[in-house]
Amino acid sequence: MGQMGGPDGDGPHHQYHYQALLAAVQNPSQGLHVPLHAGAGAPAAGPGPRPGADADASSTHNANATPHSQPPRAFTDWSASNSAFAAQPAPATTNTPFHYNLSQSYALWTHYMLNKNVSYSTYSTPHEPLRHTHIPDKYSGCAFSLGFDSFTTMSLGPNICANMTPMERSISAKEPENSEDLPTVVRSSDEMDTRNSGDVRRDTVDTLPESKQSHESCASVSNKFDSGEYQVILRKELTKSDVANSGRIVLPKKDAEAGLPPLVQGDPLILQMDDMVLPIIWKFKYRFWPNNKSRMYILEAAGEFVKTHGLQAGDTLIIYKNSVPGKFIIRGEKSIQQTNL
DNA sequence: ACATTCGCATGTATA
DNA sequence: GTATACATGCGAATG
Repeated sequence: MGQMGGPDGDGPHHQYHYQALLAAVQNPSQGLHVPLHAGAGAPAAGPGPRPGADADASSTHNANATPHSQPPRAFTDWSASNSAFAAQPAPATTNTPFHYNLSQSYALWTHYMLNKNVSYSTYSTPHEPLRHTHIPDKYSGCAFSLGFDSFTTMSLGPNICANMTPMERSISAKEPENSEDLPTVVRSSDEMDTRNSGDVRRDTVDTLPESKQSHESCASVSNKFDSGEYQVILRKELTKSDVANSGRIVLPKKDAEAGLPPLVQGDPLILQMDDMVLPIIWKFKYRFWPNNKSRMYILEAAGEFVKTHGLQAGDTLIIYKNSVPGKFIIRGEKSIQQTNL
């Protein structure tokens, strides 16, 4: 149930989006010039995703992403924030602690991300277990599958958090020190009947007065932001097979075991990860295969992520974890060669 | 019948 | 030489 010019099916759209974002990253001073507080339902003022326009036209898109039905938002800021990341050399491996000093634009992005996270930090009781051995793409990360559409619409409204003060505190991204935080993970065997729960949650949220929603969201944002630390838990230079059409990305065993939730063979986890750049919540299936005496850790249903970001062999996949709410954030980093094109 | 997905096997690089 | 991690290919299963 894609609702934006999403990562599936309308290649030109998301290619364009990506290129626009990329351009903003390379020229943050020009940016995309999308007003941060554009009015609800206003047409997109730039080449960003067109949630409103695509909400109807591409309802069948976006097999494993969760784009948001929402007014245009400040991709300029996100792109610039991405630039802030890119401007600093990342460590070659996750074994090297590092910290990012982020610009205000990143703070704006984080406001968004954390605000968004408020909505789905709690789950309703599953109505019925979803078979995990094979999750059809139509359920993988669909916006409606977890009812995110309603939440994100709520939390991303242009008036939401209008009273937020600019974030000046720098946010650090560092190596994990422990893995005790429970990220947004749905053990697939416990996953709810997403079609039903979506309706339930939409009702729950939509009945809240907007002002109250805004207030609560802002409060949560403030609290989360005060302790916002982003840990790089995994970096992977993508290979040809990773970016092939298999939709699978082999994860480094050490990082996967250290930073991602523990797995039991035959019991994959559904990992939900916010896209660092795009307004998408990706939903991956995380599992491992026995391999000789070892294991191979796999991130499945990653094809759309790869496509959306135009990732190629040599690019880097980075997974962050917000240590406080335990949320995952995923980013595809283009290699320098490509970003300088 | 075909395309896609899944699970595993095998080859290669590295420690 | 051995063990491990990972890249990739392939056949079976599935839709």
